Amino acid sequence: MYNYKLMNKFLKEFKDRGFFYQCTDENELSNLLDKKKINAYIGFDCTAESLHVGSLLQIMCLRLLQKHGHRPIVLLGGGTTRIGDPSGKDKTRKILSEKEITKNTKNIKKILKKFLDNKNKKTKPIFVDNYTWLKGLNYISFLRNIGKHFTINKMLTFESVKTRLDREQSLSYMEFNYMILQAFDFLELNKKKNCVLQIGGSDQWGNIVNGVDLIKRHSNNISYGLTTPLITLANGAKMGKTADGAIWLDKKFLSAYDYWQFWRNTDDRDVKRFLKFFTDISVDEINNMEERDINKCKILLANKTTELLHGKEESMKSEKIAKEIFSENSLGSNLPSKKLHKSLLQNDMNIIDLVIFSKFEISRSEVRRLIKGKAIKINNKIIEDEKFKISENIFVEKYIKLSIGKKRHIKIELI
RNA sequence: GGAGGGGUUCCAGAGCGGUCAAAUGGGGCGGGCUGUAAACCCGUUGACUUCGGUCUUCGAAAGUUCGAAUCUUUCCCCCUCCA
Repeated sequence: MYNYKLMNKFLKEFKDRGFFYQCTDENELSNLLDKKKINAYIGFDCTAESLHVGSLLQIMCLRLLQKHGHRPIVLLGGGTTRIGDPSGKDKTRKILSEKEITKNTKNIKKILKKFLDNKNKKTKPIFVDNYTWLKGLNYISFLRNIGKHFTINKMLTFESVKTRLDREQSLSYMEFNYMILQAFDFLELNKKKNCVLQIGGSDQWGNIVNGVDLIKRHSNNISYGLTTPLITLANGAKMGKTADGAIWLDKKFLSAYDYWQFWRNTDDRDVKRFLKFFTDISVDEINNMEERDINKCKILLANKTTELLHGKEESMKSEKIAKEIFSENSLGSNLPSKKLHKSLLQNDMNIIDLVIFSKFEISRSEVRRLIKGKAIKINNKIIEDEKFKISENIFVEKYIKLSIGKKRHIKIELI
């Protein structure tokens, strides 16, 4: 590698922030980026209705491109999702219906838009859905023009294919074609949108290299691939997967407050790394942060990440709620609330019923256990009797705060 | 094609006629300590319960038995080795 200091600014920040894993030709890419502003793409799978934090690093890459004056192309995999990427999977995924995919594609686009700058004309993102060009492919001409550039010999050596075959797990011909289609996507974007760089997670390396090769063979153009590392937590777990479910980037699935809390609870050892990954704070500033301010750093991380996704207002509100709950121990006026109709009290509602009422995905046995473990509180008072009756006089100004453990609280409003 | 091993509660994995709602570990949840962290300690982890119990679970179905996760039969699915 030539002098690190002379490296292209985008690439340098990409590295400094820890985004870098592999590149097809680092030096040449650096030179190219110095000479001109480019179009680069990242593809997103549309297998779920929302993205989760697992995709966040990719999203931050798009933002970084914009910051350095390059134009991101967001490829929504409406077409390829119909096939299913075998990378990193040991089983064929269930095939989604057309309707689901269309819905997913729309929603994911909406989420991505929140993160990207739409105002600057020069870096305004281009959204494309590969279904638009994949759906009309003519099989014979595709085989003649594209298929001839791929050898089965080589395809069989790809990690995604190899693992399947090694384990004698079936890999359908449909899935086998996934990599060709992704390569074709890159070729298509190279031709139509002048896209010369594809970024993706490290598990996409094989697919990306295929695209670079195809472009070279088919059009004799040079293009580049760049991958990001797989992020693991300090405790070894994969990022964004909790037993409770994924950390979704959609209010519908995860509230702004819960999203904020997710970041607030980051492991000490991950804080600086995550600040670099998931905020726009400069690397120097992050490196200079004091260890003893770790909690301030976590709040900063939570604020900045929540702001990027849900906006400043939601982020501030989340911080306020957290303060009420954890510092002031107040009745939490900003907590999410649920309305309880007076008539329900008439039927001898007890504490178990109330917990079920406010959080329906819990069983009565579970509530009983929680009561035994001193985990249920009303207005900060532990309820130890599972037959505790809910009567109107425990409501303060028509409100009570119901707490399950130290972290889950809800406001119940009597109407 | 031949030989063998296995499918158990969220996961891994024990149990191999009654004492099994099922060891142990991981994870989760709750409590303690603390900093809403980590580590550590304790409790808990099928559902319902008038706290006496009751009901449903060990790949699927049928059967043997007073009684089955455990035995038999059929079926489905995985894995390993040899060709």
